[in-house]
Amino acid sequence: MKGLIKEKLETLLREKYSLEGLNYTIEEPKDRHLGDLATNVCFLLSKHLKKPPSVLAEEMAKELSNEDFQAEPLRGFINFRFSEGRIKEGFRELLNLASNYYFEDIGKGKRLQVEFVSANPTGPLHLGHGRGAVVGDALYRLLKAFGYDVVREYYINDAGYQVYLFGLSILYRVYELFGKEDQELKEKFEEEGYKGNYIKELAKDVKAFFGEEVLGWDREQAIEKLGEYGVKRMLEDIKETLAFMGVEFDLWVSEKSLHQRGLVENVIKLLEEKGYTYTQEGALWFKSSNFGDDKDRVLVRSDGTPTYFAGDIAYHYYKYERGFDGVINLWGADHWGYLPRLKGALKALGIPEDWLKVEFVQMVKLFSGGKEIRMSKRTGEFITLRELLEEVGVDAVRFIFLTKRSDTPLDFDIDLVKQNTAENPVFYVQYAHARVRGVFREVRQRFGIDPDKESLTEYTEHMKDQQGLELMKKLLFFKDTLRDAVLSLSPHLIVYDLLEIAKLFHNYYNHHRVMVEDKSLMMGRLSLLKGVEIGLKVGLNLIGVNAPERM
RNA sequence: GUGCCCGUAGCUCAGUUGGAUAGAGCGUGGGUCUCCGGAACCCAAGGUCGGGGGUUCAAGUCCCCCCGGGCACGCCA
Repeated sequence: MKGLIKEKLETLLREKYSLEGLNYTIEEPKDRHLGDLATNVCFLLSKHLKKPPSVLAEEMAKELSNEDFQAEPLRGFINFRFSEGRIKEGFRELLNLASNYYFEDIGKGKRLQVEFVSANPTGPLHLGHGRGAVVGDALYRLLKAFGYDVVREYYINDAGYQVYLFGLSILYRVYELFGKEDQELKEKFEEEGYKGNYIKELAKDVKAFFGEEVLGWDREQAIEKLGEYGVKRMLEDIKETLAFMGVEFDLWVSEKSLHQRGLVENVIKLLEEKGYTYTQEGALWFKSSNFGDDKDRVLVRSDGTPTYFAGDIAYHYYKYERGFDGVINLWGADHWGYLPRLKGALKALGIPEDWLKVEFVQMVKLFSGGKEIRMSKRTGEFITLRELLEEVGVDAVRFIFLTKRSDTPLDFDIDLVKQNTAENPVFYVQYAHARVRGVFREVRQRFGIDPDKESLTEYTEHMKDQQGLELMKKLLFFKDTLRDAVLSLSPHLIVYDLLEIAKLFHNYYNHHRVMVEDKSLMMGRLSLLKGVEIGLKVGLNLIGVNAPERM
């Protein structure tokens, strides 16, 4: 709908004022009584033409109005109001195309990769990962719907010191179970080990599976073995939890495998050849400070092992080689300081600046009994994502994680969501969908009809209610919102429109009976409801929440 | 200490290429039902947009300072 006005406005600007590329806005006015859409173009124009905005608005509005919309000047703004005819024409298009009405080919087959979650396989997923999973999945669905060719990827950090510590922690708990003392191990564990209860669970399984055999292993060998075992187990757990919440990945890339395939070595060699490295104190450094980072970073430690950073450069270089047109990474906000060095490395390798986009997902703070529940892998107690999902339901968790921009922290009061499940906004939207479906069920039962889109389109004209027209408009505008959501990679915008559509619908429903004597009017109202159904379903599908037939 | 992010109604949050009288949900108070799903609807109260200065025709939005909260500053990942 915005496009309609923009087109007309551009033509006028070009022909009458010979101006192009002006950075004006077309958006819904704060006060809905003023019109459906409004533009501030006259304020910007007045600088160029040295005429007051109000005068410009007057003269432009006269030329803009047509059969599709009325343009009215007011204090320098131009307000637009769509004609009933135009709204209904748009609405018939919506009914005809169904969900396809909302999707357009913005991506044109561009190949994108979205990397998200990528939680370390040394512990279960926590809420922050869940938020990343929900946002990443919604982003994937959104991009895919708009014509991008998208691959979802999970990078498994199954290498390095953390895996060693993980194995060590398991071994410590296993020894504990057998009553075996190892002072050195104990000290190391207390200093750096993972203290979570899940380690104890793993240790029990190890005891049951390997038995006394473990005690016979050399300590270092045991740590390595148990680290591997633990990673495998945690990965299974992570996959299961993600599957439980309906999040899938196309590819799981193991950091370890990058090392084994020599990709890390290759990329280090590449940087060396370009002269962006040097050796100091036995370690190999990358000159990241030449590329916008505040200091240089180690690629290969003095003991000869490559760092996580080196592996990550290789991973991204490998992504680039695979031919992606762009890559979107979702990172926890605690990785903010890591971005300059990775960007720097990619720049050094000649990869275009805007190829990698990083979206930050801020942490989720969990509250219970008015107190924050701390989540830490190192210090022990925390609520896992799985527990939360089982407690409040997948749909509610997904919805709530998307009610806020992902790059700002989110407070999640578990008591509130648990107690007031029925008050949760997700049910409000789902209820609207179920209600619409209920009406169609009832119509079939009472009148034995199941109207197809041809007859509904035909009767759209008979829907005369003012509130219904507002609802139609909102459903058409939803298309503009989805477009904005894709272009700004902001899936949370969808949620707010869903709530508004649901609200307008519930309002309409409470004031207008559908099954009335006048069969034309009934069909007209059913056509409106069909549009609501389509819009809600599209939105809910995009955020991965069920659109239930009944509740 | 340095850098970055955040501070909007009692609570959780929208509003971010600067636009009109700052919005929603929850909570609170009042009301709506002979009726297709009351998990609903309507109305109301509730705001120095952390504070101060500046830029602008126009600032929640941009700039500076201050206050408060968070995160990052490893040869961890």
